[in-house]
Amino acid sequence: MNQFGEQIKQLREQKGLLQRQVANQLDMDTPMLSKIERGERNAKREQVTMLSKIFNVPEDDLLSLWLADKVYDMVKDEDVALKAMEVAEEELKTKKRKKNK
Amino acid sequence: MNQFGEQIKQLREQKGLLQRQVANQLDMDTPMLSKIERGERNAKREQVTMLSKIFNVPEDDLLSLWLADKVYDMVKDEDVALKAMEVAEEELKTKKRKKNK
DNA sequence: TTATTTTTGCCATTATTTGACAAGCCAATA
DNA sequence: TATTGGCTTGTCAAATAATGGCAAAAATAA
Repeated sequence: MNQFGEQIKQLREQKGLLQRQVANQLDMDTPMLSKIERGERNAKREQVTMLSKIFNVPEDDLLSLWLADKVYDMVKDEDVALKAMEVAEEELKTKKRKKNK
Repeated sequence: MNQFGEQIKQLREQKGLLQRQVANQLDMDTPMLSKIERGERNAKREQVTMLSKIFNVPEDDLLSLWLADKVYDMVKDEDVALKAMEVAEEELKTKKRKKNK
């Protein structure tokens, strides 16, 4: 289970929709959506956008969870995970500053 | 350029080593090492370990930079990058807490 | 039970990564 | 200026990983 999957499953149930219905709108089959909900597969970037529209929630909210899961997956097995994330954040802030020069 | 590449290039020059010599120990050719130094290719996990031995520096230091670069690459194009990293950090701290139960 | 929904497992196809090589560039120096 | 040594660039085939789709099992509801 990951945060993104849990969230879209919850949203889907909240709206009383079946996997079949949501999967249809995303142009995929139910097994695929099932896997995404359980974090066995990753949604693609555009599918996150579509899901935010389907459920009528801010795209950034879903995007944050989706990205966070991918990051988490990448670092979870390393002892230096937290330190690495801090380094990455620093780099991010630095480059961002340049961008908005 | 990325942080890991810059660091190992600097270490290599500090020790007065040629790409050829370091590449040899890593069992790769110089073009490959050149690309890693310039951030065009990623080193593999085990190669980070070997580099820390070759240069006699703490493995965690290199690992942090190496991981941070990968994370940065993954998030750099998204507006929600920072928020996503915060979410991932939270998740990390939570799961870690469970691990050390 | 029967019907419906969700999950699991597998496989072919596609995309990405990797390692290797040849050739190019640049600086030092003979 | 010709040569040498170190580094970089570009390309490509092979290996590896990601993706999409289907069939069938499992779970849930009627």
